[in-house]
Amino acid sequence: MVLTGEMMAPVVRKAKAPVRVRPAAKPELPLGQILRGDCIEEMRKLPTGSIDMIFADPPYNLQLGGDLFRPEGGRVDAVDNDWDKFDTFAAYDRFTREWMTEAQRILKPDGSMWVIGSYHNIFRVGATLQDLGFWILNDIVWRKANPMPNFRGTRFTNAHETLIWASRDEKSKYTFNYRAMKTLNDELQMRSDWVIPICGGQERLKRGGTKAHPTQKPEALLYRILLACTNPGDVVLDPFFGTGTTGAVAKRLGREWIGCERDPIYCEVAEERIEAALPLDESGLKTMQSPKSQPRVAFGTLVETGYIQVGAVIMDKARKHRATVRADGSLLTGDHTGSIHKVGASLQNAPSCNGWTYWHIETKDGLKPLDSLRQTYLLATEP
Amino acid sequence: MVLTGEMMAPVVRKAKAPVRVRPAAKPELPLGQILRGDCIEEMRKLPTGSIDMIFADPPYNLQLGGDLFRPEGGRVDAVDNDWDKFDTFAAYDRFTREWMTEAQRILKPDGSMWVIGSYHNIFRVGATLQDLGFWILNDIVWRKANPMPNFRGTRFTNAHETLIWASRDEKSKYTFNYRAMKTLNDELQMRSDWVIPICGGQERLKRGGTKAHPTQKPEALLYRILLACTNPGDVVLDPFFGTGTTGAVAKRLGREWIGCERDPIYCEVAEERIEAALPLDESGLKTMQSPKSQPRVAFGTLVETGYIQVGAVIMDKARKHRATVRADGSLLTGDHTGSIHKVGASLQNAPSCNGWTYWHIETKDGLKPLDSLRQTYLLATEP
DNA sequence: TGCGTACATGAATCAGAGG
DNA sequence: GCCTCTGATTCATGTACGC
Repeated sequence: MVLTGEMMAPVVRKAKAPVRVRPAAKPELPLGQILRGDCIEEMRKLPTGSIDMIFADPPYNLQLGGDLFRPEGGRVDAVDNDWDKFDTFAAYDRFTREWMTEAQRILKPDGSMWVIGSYHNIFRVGATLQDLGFWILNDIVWRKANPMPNFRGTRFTNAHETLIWASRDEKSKYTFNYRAMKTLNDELQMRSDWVIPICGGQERLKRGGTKAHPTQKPEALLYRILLACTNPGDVVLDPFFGTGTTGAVAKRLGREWIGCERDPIYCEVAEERIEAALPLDESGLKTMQSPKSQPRVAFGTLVETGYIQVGAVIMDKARKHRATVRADGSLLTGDHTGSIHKVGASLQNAPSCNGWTYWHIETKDGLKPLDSLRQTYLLATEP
Repeated sequence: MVLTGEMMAPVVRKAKAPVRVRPAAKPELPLGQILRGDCIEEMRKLPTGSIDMIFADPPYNLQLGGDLFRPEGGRVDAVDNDWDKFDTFAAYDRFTREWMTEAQRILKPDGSMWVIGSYHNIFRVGATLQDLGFWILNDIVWRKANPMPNFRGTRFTNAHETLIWASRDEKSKYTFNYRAMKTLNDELQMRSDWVIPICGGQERLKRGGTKAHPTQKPEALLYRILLACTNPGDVVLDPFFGTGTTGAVAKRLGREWIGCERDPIYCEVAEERIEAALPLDESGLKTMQSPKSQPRVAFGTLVETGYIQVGAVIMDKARKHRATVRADGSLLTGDHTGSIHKVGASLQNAPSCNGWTYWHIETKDGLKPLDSLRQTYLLATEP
């Protein structure tokens, strides 16, 4: 907004810095590294409460690598399907519980975790999350813009995968960049169903002419997740790093990353890829902020600094109610006195009221909400 | 890493032929009746292997906190019914296991079951299904065309619910009317994500001026399910009948139905409703067939997918105003930040602006409006 | 009757700082 | 931990009502 002469205030006071300080170096964390080994063992080496966000794309090798999840020495008769199934699910649950327990330990109290899966494993993943005390915040549907058709025509085309977003526990004050998501979605709230193309074309990593990894995730998916749930400088860990999509996007978005990966080929591919990824410069990384994260400005400050005059008359949008501004930033009407919020609520007979948007002031360009005065003040006082 | 359905199903099973002889009368079954009582007890009275399909809409176990108010002051009428309250996840699991065990018993060997839920319960539901030996065929996402927003801006808008379709066991030759689904979807394979509006308007049943049931499902949802997975004359059971959407649609589609419901008011409403239900006429059919979603593309999507770079400079046609693209799809100029539409409007001092046509990007063929980029994106990602 | 505006509402795990 | 206060926050429909 543009300042008019009479709105320009004589005294400019500096507001509290809105940007959170970039965390100091974390020498105890292997930032920007791929930990080559089993993720459970590798996570055990990381300090408790040190990770801001985890993105996990766990394997589900029930048929191909069944031995991975079976108890020691268990050779299962293929005929005994019931036992096989039960045993396999139980083993998968144990595996899930193990890596998630470590993940929960290394997460900061306000950290959150994303897990992606399909109907083969996502229900077990979700139930285990809940059993461990993670608090589910959303399930997100990645709706594939161009899925593989069902060639045999025996089922519905499997056109989506499911992601679960959960905070470390019910009390966590998780990060959610609401305003950035709303902006990203053309000024509509971002929904729980995301339409994103599958990974292909130039983005799809090849090795010897064939795809380097069977389930490489699109960078657009990680982009949205990291933008939504982390801040620049945050530490993101991916226990099933694969070809390093998480690392590449984290680097691009100015987030720190750590990966775990057992397969040396994947590690090699990932390292080359992340090496080539270019970080965005800082101005591009700035995103739209919610007022929540902006420095608070008291109405009284605007009075003190002359942005609004003592004795000024303010009114609601319909000009039905009027109030006079007093020296301490309280309002006076016929029947009520109090803060801009209190008086607004009383007049409307409402449980609460945001006085910043309820009250307006007359200008030569018409009525303007107090909030626009506040924005003017913020713009003038920010570094 | 996730396996595809084919990889998970080593045994190739043929789906049941879509045409089937209408079964003889089933005098032992209480067809067209609502069994008034607890569904577990009522199902125990039904013969083993007698039901073709089950649709279940069990309690979600929402675990809501205090009141939630809308921004304009109204209070959200939440689901606070006793039937949705469970003490612990374990209690919910026991309940789930109990009703599903009976459901599995009364299903025919080639029968299948649908269960609907949200992230609060669906993971437990899915895991229990698998534990009991049900074989998951698809998870289906009901993408709500008009969900309730997230009023507090704390999470992603919860815009979908999940349905699981599972056969009684791995060997079941389940019914899937592939052709009917493809026809319903304009000659494209029916996908696993369905766009259907929530139940409202005339369809929403009222009792004494207010909604008769807090969670009435849209008939369009049941229509698609019954059309896909049953044949005329099949017996459909709904253990959580509520206001009888399943019965009403079954009647319209010439399927037999049985319901279980404890609440006498719901029973009464359902009976009246089904009594009034008529065989589907062509016009009614038409309105329910809109499976395709609008291809709406947000500017942020182009940023995420790399169609436009973060840091790119865009300008109006006259090259008078320039702006830089940031990571969340917002624009940055000297004086303004915001969406392409908002910044465009501010610069022109206009109440609104179509950013897609206002902003241009420099290419080797000269300036091109953002809208042409959007068209390129749509061409590349549309089926 | 028709149009434009105002209002109601839907399965919701919906705040955070300061005293 | 509890209580108080500030103040942030909504999309798509359908219906009702006024002109």
